[in-house]
This record gives sequence, structure tokens and C-alpha cells, in this order.
Amino acid sequence: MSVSTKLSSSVKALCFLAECSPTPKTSKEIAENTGINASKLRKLLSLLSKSKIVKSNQGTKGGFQLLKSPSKIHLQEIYCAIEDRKAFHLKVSDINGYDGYDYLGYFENLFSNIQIDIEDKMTKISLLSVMNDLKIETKIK
Amino acid sequence: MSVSTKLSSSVKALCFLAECSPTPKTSKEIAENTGINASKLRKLLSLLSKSKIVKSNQGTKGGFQLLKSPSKIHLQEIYCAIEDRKAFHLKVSDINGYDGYDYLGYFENLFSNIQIDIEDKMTKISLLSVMNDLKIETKIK
DNA sequence: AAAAAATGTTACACTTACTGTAACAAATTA
DNA sequence: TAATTTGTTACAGTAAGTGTAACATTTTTT
Repeated sequence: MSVSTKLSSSVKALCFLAECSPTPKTSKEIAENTGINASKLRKLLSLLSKSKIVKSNQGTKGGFQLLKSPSKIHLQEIYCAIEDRKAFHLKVSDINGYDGYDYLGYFENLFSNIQIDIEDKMTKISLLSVMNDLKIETKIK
Repeated sequence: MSVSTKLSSSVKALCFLAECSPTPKTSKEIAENTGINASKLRKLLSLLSKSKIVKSNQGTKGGFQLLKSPSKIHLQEIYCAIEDRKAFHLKVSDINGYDGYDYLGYFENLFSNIQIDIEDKMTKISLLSVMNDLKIETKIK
């Protein structure tokens, strides 16, 4: 799954949970309301659960619930929870060698700075602000 | 080829041209000095030529030459010349629908802002500054 | 005019990554 | 104990990336 698909799917699922809180929602219910495959959702929500953004309950009457209020959840958090690789993924396998200059180091540094900018930007965007922009009502502020 | 590979390969080739200017260098010569496949180089340099960053000459005594001084070539230019797609490529095929909210528009907007930041950053970096950072001597300033 | 040399472009096989789904173990509730 | 739900793994099918070769096109030299 690409970074943007994972992020947007996660946000969509989290928005749905905020809309319906506080009762837990199963991956099946979320799937029916978002159009995202239930198995895919479980993978994403399981990562979000490890980062304490949602709470998951197995078994009958189980499902997923928000663990933090939408105003306290930021895109950067979601992004870091679901993504191990960096957004601007750097392929540097063979740009070095031959002439002895450190192109590898140069571009690693450049892309890592870009990465920092992206994360800064996302740190400033809360789930609540996304919901406000999209005019989604929320039960939890 | 990934964005970062294309960009770093292009920069490497352009640095080599700046080092050896003003005599034209063939894709074979550049390949031998950079370790980048000659056919790949011709593809990249042909794009850079369409953007007037290099000049290409076919036939005997042909090859590639810088058309601008390294201080006037910026990473953003190179990046735009070789890349039609955006760096932070957005997959939005199916994040919409079902609940009627415009997630698609939201994320397109977000990623397009990120894109602008990335390009701003690259606009500020000249080929000459890359060469200075890497301590590469240049015949053309 | 012909041969040689170089770019420009297309094509292709190979590999890698992505995608969607299914299957099933583990956990929880009734 | 049975039913339900998450968590995780696996896998087939598809798409994308990679490296290279082949050859047409252009230019220079003889």
C-alpha cells in the first residue's frame, strides 16, 4: 500500500470512529461505511492500536474505538504509526562509487531535510481540523 | 527509475559535465566516469536537453555540454525536467465514495502543498552549491 | 556519397513491489 | 463450549521499476 493510500485510509477510518464514538466498531462495520477492505483495515488499525491512537477489543462485542480526542490526534502521529519507511523514499543503491564524491551522503541529507518539513507540516494538522474541513460531525472533540 | 535515482543520476552527470566543460562528452564517457548505464544517461540527458539545461550534439564529435553555468542551474529545474509525475505521488483511486465526504480533494490539496514545499527547497539549491558541498572543482562557475 | 559515430527512442525480459483477499491462530464474550 | 472478532501470515495476480539491447536518426569525416 502506498503512503498516501495508507494515510488516507487511516484518516477515513478514524473519522468514522470519531463520528460514531464511543461504542466500538468492528472492522466489518468500518469496511461497510468506508469502502475499505476489512482485512486491510485490521492491518492499519492494529498499527494505530500499537501507537495508542485507537483501542482494539477482540471477541464478541469487540471492535475499535478512539483512544484520544480528534483534537489531540495529528496527521504526523498517524503517519508515523502506519509507516516505517519514509515518504520520500530514497533509492541510493548505486549512485556512489567511481569518482569518489559523496553523492550518497549529500542526497540522504537533502531528502532527510525534506522529510522533516513534511512531518512538521503534518504535526500541525489535527484529525479534528480535517473533520472540520470536511464538515464531518464528531461526537468527541 | 525512482525520483531520487533519476535526480541523483542527473546531478552526477551534470557535475561531471561541469568538471570537464566546455568540450562535449559522450554518453559513453559519462558512463565510464559515473558508473551510470549509458542508455539510461541518454534518456535523462535527452530530457535535460529539452529543458535547455544541456546541449546535445549527434554524430561524430558529438556529445553533451552544459548550456548554463552551474550557479544558474537549480535542483528544482533538474527535477522538473526529468520528472512528469510528482515526487509525493498520490494514490487516490478509491478513497472516496460511500460516505460522501471529499477525502480525495482534501488529500490532493495536502499533498500538493507538500509538493510546493519540496520544490521551494530545491529552487534554493544550485548545482554549484552541490559541487561546493561535495568539493568538486568546476571549470564553469 | 558512403562510412562512422553519436544521440533519441522503443522494446523487452527480468525483477521487485504493490494489492486484494483468504485463511487461520489468538483472544474474548456469552 | 461456541461464536465472534482482532492479529498475522501467506499467496496469487497485477503493476511498476530496472537494465539492457536494438535500431532509426542525425551529424561529421573521408
